[in-house]
Amino acid sequence: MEANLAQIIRELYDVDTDVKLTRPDPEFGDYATNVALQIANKLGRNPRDVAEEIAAKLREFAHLSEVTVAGPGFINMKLTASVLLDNLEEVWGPTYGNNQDGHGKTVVVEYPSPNMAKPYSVGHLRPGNQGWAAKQLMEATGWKVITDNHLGDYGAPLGIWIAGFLKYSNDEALEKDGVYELGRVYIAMKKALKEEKEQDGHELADEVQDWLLKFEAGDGQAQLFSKRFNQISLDHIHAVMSRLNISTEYELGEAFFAPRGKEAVQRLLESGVAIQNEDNSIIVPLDDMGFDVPLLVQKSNGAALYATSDLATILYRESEWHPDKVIYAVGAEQQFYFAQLFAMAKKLGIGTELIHLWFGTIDQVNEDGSREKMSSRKGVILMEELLNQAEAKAHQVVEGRDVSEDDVKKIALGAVKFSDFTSDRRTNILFDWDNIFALTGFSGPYVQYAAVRLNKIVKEYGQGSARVEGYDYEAEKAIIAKLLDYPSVVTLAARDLEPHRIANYLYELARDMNRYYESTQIATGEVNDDEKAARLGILSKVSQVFDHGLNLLGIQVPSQM
RNA sequence: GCACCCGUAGCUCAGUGGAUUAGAGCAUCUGUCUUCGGAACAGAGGGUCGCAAGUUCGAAUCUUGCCGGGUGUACCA
Repeated sequence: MEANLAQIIRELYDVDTDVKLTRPDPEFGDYATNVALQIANKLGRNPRDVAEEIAAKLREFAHLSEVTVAGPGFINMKLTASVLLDNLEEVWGPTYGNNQDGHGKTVVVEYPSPNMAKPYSVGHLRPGNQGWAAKQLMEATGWKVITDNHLGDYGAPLGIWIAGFLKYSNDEALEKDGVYELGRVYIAMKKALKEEKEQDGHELADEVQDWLLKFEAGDGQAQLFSKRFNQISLDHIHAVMSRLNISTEYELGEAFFAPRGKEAVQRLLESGVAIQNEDNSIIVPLDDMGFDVPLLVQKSNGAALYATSDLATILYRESEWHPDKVIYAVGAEQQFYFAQLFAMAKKLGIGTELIHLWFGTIDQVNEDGSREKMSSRKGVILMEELLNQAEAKAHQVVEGRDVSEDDVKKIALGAVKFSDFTSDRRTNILFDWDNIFALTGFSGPYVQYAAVRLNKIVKEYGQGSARVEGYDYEAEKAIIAKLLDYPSVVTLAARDLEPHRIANYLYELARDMNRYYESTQIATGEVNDDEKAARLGILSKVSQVFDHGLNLLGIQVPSQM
């Protein structure tokens, strides 16, 4: 249609325009365009007249049932529902929604990369949700995707754990509370270290440092502690990721890349990108890239930093995987750091597109009503606690119905995940129990419920027919039009890594479905065979899109709810 | 100080490659009265889109300035 319009304009006025169709309010039409307004100025003509001329030409197209000009010069077009369905049938298939934009290209997606020192908290909800959605969107658009969980399993936390454990804890407590005990020890020790520093002491800090040195020297006891603590933490992370229904192909953490950091720094020095200060620290000056602060890649005591292993990570991925793109699902707080990191990579001649898939903070409301980022200081909510509560809520709602434990988990997870996708990833979200567990309105369970209802009907009465001759599909028009929109929604969501577009779309589709369902009998009552076959056919398509879209968000459709 | 993000209904948020009457959910009020599943549907009230100027035939959307908030700003992870 867009091409046709462009052609008409070329013939009428001899100008090339990029025509865009929009979806106006249904009372105006099914599609609309404001090209007349855009070109009228150029032509020095009245936009309304131009619109009328274009509309006259458009009326020659048989499949447009109505073409009108409105307002200052909008062209509104109406199509019959069966023409819309023909259009849909042309592009329909078992993988409807997917495309091959990324064919032949490889992308590395890094998520959720939790810090291993503390238990998995809601602070890691977004890296998992957004990272997973990014992975799904890239796959849906034809990319080869490699996923990597960049674990924070190296460095100071180990020293803090060991020293803290000996000071504040014991085997019994660790046995009993596992990662939660480790988290307590870590936080207590961090606090003690901070207090010590404020009083210019260094006894505890030395202890931590000693343990790190012992570990690096291969000391048996330190190795044993490391192995034990890491295992507890890793088991916990895997358990939570499994509950969240997310996973990664690789798990190459800090510990894996740390030894390669030295080489990376060497390369920086040799290429002249980095310089060594008199105090032995090594920095990458970035003033030529617009940064007033250089990136520190080696401390004055010779120790490595994040930037060091992150650079080693980039180099490793380049040589092993040759990606065209790397996506880091990490919070907005690290925007400045990633900008520096990417600038350094660029100076080193790395041409791969590096993307920081950032997202806003998770906030809490203070007593005075102001909002602030959730922090361990003010008390974070643990992920397992969140999931437990979500499941309890779901249980409560399905009480008395025959719903499996598996389905309850899907509903709980649907609510939690979908709430993250209701707003743009860049928006700081307010952590609110009512919101995150929402089961009605613009929520995951609302969409899941619509899908479940429809699936049951299809299961009971059949899949219907793709196209029933003689049926006008007018009752299904809004749904057909909505289905036609889906591929472009996926394309945009993937292009900008904006999964909330998918959530918005699914909600609207579910709402259209519920309205339709309310007003139209599908398979019972006074419905003839043609109507039944036609309607069930549409339902099957909607069902497929619900599955596809929710799957992009990492949400499953329960069999019962 | 500087950088990035944000400011839209009582609350939480969409809408920002300019465009026909700014939309949802929650909350409030009213109706459907439960038929293929009501976690639903229909409706009402509620907004000078932070403020001011500019660009434009047209600005929540683009530009500039200001006000307010959040996050970050090399030896932390």
